[in-house]
Amino acid sequence: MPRYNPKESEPRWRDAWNRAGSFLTPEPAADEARPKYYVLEMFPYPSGAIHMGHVRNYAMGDVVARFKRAQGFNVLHPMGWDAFGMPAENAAMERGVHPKAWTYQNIASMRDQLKQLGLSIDWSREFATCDPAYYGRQQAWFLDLFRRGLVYRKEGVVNWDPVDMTVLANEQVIDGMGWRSGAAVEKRKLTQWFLRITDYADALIEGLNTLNRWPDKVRLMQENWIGKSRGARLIFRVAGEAPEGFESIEVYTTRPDTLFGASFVGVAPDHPLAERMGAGNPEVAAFIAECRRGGASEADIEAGEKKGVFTGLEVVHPFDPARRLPVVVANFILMDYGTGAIFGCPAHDQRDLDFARKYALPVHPVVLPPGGDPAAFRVEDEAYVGPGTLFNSDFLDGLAVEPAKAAAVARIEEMGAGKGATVYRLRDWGVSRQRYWGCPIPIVHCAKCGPVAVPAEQLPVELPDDVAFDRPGNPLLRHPTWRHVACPQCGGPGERETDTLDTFVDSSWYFARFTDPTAAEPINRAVADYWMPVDQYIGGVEHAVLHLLYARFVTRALKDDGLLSVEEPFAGLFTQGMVTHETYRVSADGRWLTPSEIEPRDGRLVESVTGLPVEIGGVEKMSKSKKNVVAPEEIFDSHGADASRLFVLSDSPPDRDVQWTASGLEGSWRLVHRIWNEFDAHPADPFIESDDQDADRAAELHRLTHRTIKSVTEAIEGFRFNSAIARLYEFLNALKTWPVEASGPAVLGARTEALSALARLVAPFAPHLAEECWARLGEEGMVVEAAWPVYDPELAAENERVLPVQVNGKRRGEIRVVAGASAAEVEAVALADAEVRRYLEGMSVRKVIVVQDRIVNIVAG
RNA sequence: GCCCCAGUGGCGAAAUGGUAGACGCGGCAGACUCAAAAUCUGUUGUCGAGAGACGUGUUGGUUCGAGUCCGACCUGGGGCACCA
Repeated sequence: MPRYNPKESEPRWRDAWNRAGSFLTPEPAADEARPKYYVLEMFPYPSGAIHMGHVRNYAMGDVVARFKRAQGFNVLHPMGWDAFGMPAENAAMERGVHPKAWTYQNIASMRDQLKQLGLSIDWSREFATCDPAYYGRQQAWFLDLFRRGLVYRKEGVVNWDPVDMTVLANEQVIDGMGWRSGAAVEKRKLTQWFLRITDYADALIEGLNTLNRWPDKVRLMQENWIGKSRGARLIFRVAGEAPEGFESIEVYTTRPDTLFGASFVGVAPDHPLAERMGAGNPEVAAFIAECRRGGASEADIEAGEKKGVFTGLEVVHPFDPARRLPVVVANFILMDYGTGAIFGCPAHDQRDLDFARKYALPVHPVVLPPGGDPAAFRVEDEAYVGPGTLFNSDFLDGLAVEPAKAAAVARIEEMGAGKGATVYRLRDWGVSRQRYWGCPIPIVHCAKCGPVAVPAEQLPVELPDDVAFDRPGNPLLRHPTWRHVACPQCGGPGERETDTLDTFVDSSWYFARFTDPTAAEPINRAVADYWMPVDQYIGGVEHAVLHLLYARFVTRALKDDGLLSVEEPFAGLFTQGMVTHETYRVSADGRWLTPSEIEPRDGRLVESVTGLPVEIGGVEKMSKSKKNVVAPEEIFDSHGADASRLFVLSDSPPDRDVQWTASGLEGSWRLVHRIWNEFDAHPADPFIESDDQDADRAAELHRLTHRTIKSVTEAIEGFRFNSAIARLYEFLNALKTWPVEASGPAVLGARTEALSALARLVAPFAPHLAEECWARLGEEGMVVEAAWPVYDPELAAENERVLPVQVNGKRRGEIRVVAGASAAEVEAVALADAEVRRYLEGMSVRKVIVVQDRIVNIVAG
């Protein structure tokens, strides 16, 4: 019996699919009866080589794509490259390779590797975001947004990554470090381009309610990130003589109910009032300078120390004109949240309390905890933030917190001292990057006209090729000619914007471009209307806030721009887990070793070269630094793409991390061969001579086949690929009950049916193998063209049931009944069962609970 | 600190409130082999010779019945974090 040889078989079938054009997307109009299905995996960054995480991601998407295609859907399953970004420039600086050459070379080799996986991708739609044809269209819609006021420029304090020498968005700063470089981020004042994502804050929250095929976790993370809070803006009038333009201070609060507990008003160090007061007060100026020193504030935040300085100003309490509150500048107040100013209520806010204790400000409790004694209640080291009843609060006395908030806001509005307000944590999206390898921002700066949009006929604004990377920083700024152009408006001397767009802009609309990647306009609306939204999007959870929020925003902005019809880009989202692996270090010196550098020797692990003992470390995400990576190419070479795909899908649920193990891969390798052997053993002509007339046994296999079709289909639909593969194993194990050698025509016929179904059930997971099996069975055409097997619900249901019988909740026996037997029948059988009667001896039956086709429980005592 | 999620054999894991541990890995025993590898067969939660008992992080509850639902706690993971 020849062994199945993936090395020979896999390229042959990929070639056959290619020649047949199996994965070209059908034209929508050609077959409108077929429902559309758009399946997309997050496109890769062309780093140079695919890793196991890609294998898992694209294997999952391919299961869905092949499954839906077999079910008769019109499937769009494209692939492209998220190709702009820092690593290309790093390569240029380190190795003198041009970013463009580096990127396109990487794309070429990764494309080859991905193709080895046998993905059902329509490669004719491929593009890279660094293609001028793509980023030129991006510039076009960017300018549409610019004209509509969704793009603006402002000077602001930005996150500056000193290693990458560029600005980062808030979403890209993780624990104070740049998301890519890992360097401590500094504060800098720069003029930047922003996208008005905050205009869509409410819509982006509301939209989450419609995304019922998204993980709750991701929706929650986005909701928290947008951070909607309801409260009030409130004006405090400055008492006595006020500096010009600062007659009042507007604060934002979510606790207007605690206003009677106020003991100070504070502003952020960046607040205009702080700067104004600093002008005439060296102490204030020194404090502001200290806060500005940026880096230092990191340590302060860790320590949580609340510091501030008194400005000497006082404000009038809006509800009690006789009361005066000091105005302070404090380090814990953020300029870009709310109004950059607060009123401090130490009794009911921990930060305010810490501050008040340090500067000996009064603490007035105004919310009494349930059951508290108003005379005895004190706030010591901990602010009281729980529910309760207002006291010491004039017209609010006796109200609970929520009604008190409403009453306070009503009074404030009545007085004209402010109004109810909603504030978001979300900030506008800073998209300027001081980099070369990105989409140029299509703006010309003119001394006379200001920033002017590049006219449509001059797009794309292409990156110049002749740039030098001998120094850090942005080469566009140093290019001798590129940025010097005439102002499109007045013809006078102008200068191109040298910042490029954040690469997250590139990835926030590529899914729409895939629907017609060669359209003259950015998006061919008629075609996009057919395909959008993406029905199933698959990628890592690390993009829960970044990419997925930006893409939702851009989709809405483009809809309002008339380029798209949908509000949400991704109807279904699946976040897959990572691929992990054991780590290995030399015990003596702690050096990390790759799996290929170690071997077992005398019952322990040693480094192959030196023979030094090796310790097995933690199971962690595959990474170069821990050396625990397994190269997909090597696995394709040794075990084939099908076994690799089966393994990354079979060993853990798709949303959880999967641990790569050599033995697990061997298991999938065995599965491949077991499946093939089953087909190989099946006679080409099933009508062999035999006296076997066992129609009952054939019928049994027939039913098992239908049960398997049902369970595999449901598992794929539910994204339980590990369970789907387990059902395939069960089916194979069960097939041993019907061996070819002992089968007559009836059973062989049932076997043919079983194998025909099996080939199709295997196809989404191990497509090359499935083709080989399909051909071996003598079926027509290829599996890719075959319809998904359909099960007969009646056959899929068991006709006989084995029901466990419990006595007082403990399993005491089992009975066999026909499926659907009535409670009375089942009860009679159960009570007649000898085993059960033994347990009932000396007891009287009080109650019998029968759950149809499930269980019997006899309550006795 | 706040918000989420998860704790099940030696390991990865299954289980619409209804036989806990499907399926895989590993282990053990056997077949084939001069031998090994590969392959195949059987077996494998714990205790117990057996009958049986006990078992899903801990603990309390709801229920005829709880891995699953509810309360408290413990542990691990993730997100957010001077957000007023």
